[in-house]
Amino acid sequence: MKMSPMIHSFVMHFGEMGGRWGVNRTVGQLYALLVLTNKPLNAEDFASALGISRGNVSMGLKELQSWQLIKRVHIQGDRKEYFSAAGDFWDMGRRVIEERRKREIDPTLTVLRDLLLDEPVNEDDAHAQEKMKEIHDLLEMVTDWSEDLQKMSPEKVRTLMKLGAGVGKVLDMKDRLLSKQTDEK
Amino acid sequence: MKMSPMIHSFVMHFGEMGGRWGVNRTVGQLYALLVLTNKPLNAEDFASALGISRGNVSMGLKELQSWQLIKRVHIQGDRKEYFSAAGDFWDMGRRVIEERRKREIDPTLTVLRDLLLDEPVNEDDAHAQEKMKEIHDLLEMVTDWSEDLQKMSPEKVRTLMKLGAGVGKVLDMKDRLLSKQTDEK
DNA sequence: CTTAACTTTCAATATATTCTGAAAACTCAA
DNA sequence: TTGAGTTTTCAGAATATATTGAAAGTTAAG
Repeated sequence: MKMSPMIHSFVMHFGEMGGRWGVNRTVGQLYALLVLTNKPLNAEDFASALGISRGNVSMGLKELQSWQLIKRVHIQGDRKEYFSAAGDFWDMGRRVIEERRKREIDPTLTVLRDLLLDEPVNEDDAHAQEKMKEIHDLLEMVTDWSEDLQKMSPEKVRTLMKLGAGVGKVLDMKDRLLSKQTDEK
Repeated sequence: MKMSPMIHSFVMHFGEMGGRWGVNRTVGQLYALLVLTNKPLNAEDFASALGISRGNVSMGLKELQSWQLIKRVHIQGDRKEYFSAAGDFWDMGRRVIEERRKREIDPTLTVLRDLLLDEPVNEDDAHAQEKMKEIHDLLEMVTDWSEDLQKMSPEKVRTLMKLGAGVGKVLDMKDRLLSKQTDEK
């Protein structure tokens, strides 16, 4: 399989970005190619389009499945396994945020909770513990919030994002309107 | 300089996490140590506490400065350069989010904008371009939103986060209250 | 200006990650 | 049950990233 120049450009770019998003280049390329392609692809398609080894494709697809970003598809009369993208980009965003939270925040929260239970042995330790408490509270707030967002419907989140900084005004307005109502009673 | 066991634990952990947050272990350790310590530290303090080379400390501090997470401090009668943490964790969170956006999203947006201007050469390309448009719009929305959040005061953001999924209810309420007001006119 | 104290740079080295390819394992039709 | 087609695994090779340490650069006191 050969990629058109346009597809090639994006796939290569997405591969490079993969590294920054916590997956390796191959995983990024595999996902990009799959998303841009209109039909399911098999391992051989990936290997030939990307010019990488069969083994590497297998590892990459395995990882994408662990992220629940792709799904297996079976095609009539073909023994090969095919894959296609699971869900839309909204889903992808959610998965990535959730997965990164697990990898980047949760372990730190665990360590912090432990250390906060220890007795400080001197003033320096006491100061360090105060700081740790601050970090802990911030991370916990972000975690809770991120869980809340995951629960919200895409439309709600979209509305919220579109509103942007305007959400501050809405919060103010809510307070004003509510207190007015209360006054009237 | 020697770290207490409590501080040691956290510094080592934060170093490991550094890798996942887009900086190397040393940078993570330097920052953690500085944050937990009540006073400014010099390069020698870092090197001895963390058991790493002087050159490595220099590189790490340079990177932390580029992230604007630490600041230089001069101490009377001492020629050494000292460093202390710049801002609180709230600031740190903002910086990290902004920096990551620059590294992880902006380059992709640029590539996508370019490719969307190209003429698709066939149907497959046309399909690929549609998908790219979807990705582009999503990333752009996230970027705009993140800029909005950066502009909001920490208290507002805190309120917003604490509200969590409840923000959906507030948005509904706003609509109800507003339409009521309009009715009354 | 000179020198000592300190910082930064960078080539060489060490470490960590990714990729290949051949072998093992699996799967299904005959 | 066999064996051809396919996927998975994993040791070794290739590549990329991080770290050291010595040399060059910088700064300020004398």
